[in-house]
Amino acid sequence: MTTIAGLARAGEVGVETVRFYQRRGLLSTPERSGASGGSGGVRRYGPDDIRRLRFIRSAQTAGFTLDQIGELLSLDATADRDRARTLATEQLCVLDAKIAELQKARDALRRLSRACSQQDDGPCPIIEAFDRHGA
Amino acid sequence: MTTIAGLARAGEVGVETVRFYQRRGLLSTPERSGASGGSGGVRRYGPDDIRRLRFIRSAQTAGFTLDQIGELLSLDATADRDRARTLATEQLCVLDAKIAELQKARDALRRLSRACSQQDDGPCPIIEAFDRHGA
DNA sequence: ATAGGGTCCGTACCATGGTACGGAATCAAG
DNA sequence: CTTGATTCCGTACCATGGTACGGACCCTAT
Repeated sequence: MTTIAGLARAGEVGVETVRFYQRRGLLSTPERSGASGGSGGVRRYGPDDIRRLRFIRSAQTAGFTLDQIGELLSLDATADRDRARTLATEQLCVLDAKIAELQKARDALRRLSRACSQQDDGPCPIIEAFDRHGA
Repeated sequence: MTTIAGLARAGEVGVETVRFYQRRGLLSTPERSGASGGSGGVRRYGPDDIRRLRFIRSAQTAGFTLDQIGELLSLDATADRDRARTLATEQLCVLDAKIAELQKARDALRRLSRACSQQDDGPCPIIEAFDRHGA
């Protein structure tokens, strides 16, 4: 059981980010641990919260948006397999498309960069190329 | 010589986007074509502007930010080859890093997706995986 | 000359994912 | 029991790349 700072450290994010995720509904805001729990005391977080936060970060590195992660979090691991599969497949397509696009850009840029290194006369091929082509 | 709408069409962007680029200093705002040019008349754009706009779009697909594009636009094709090369090389690294990251995410996601398709019993591997690993 | 569409301009708003601030309350150590 | 660090909370702000709106003005065709 830690406080918000411990949770943040465990998830390698800032305290403000945890609070941001709470506002987005991705993390729960547990009851305050005061006498009556009313409005005194400090919120305490356990292993479940840490796992949840790590889930968020993991899914983020897979390119899911916070909205999508919200849906993933709402899924039940045994009951909603189809939905999870669908989300994963969709995201796979998105990632493939992004990768292809970046690779196209990278290859074009590398060609230009090579051309620029190999001939030092005339105008710069990089600048010229962006001037004319669509790439 | 066209108006802003023609320029926008030629660059396949919206009129508002052209105006946005003007505010950012990426496109020039030519003199109004009125009698005295003071404040009557409409701005006219020529082939140079169209090329410049297309340059912006091209560089964008190569992943340059608008700020970087601003610098690229300020370069002289014959005088600033070194700087252009540097920017291109840096961007190449950025693209490579992004591609590698996305590919890692994609591979992880595809493994999970496969695992999910191949066994229908137990909890969903996708949800489970995000719960535990950092990927 | 008048209606309509396009232009000009400032300003406000959008999504995305955070980051920062200020004041009050609370908690832990000395 | 006081001091200093945290927490809590609302709210404001940041960067990025646009998108939208409203009123005034201009331009062209009828």
